[in-house]
Amino acid sequence: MEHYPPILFPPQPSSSSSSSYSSHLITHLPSNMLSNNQVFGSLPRNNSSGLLGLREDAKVLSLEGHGAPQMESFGGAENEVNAGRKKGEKKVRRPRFAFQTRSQVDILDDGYRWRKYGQKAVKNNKFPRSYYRCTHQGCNVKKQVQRLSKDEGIVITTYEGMHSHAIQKSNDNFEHILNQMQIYSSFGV
DNA sequence: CGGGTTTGACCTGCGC
DNA sequence: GCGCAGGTCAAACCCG
Repeated sequence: MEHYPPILFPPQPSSSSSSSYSSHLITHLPSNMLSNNQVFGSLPRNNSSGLLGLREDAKVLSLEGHGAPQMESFGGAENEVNAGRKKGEKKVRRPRFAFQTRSQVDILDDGYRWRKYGQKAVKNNKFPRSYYRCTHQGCNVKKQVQRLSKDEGIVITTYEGMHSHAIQKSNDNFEHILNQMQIYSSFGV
């Protein structure tokens, strides 16, 4: 892996995501992401634009090699969370983060335990998107996993929310991933 | 038997 | 208002 040319997420021809791409790169990945994961709450907020038709800011960095993720920051990506929503209650929005990985497997072993709660076909993509929730009690972190139809080797993993607990199993793999991201992030800024 | 997955139905937001 | 697409629910199912 000599260099990792940053690439933009390919704009989808879908009509719903024709907005401009304004985005931020994460300039550093706190190592405490492995332990207390406060990083998910510390992103800058910005306007949002489309990523694969989602309401998210996205700039994608590309890393070659299996398991090597691209960090993708959703600058102000605030998605809607309607947990226990009541009529008239304000929607809570939380930042989302996506990793683009070139991998044969969809699921990155990030050390947390996830339970799949849904799968949906996505427009303009022949691969379905899978929805996962952290199984830890009281932790409602979610993630979405989707493979690019344009490049079957690329998997987008979108994290949503902050883990409120420690990692539940060995995170060697994810630590490796994070290390790569830290290296890589120095390119972005 | 407990925990995770599958999958169709349902809900909601958004664009036309 | 309607239809579409994304997101979630939950019952049935599967597996260790």
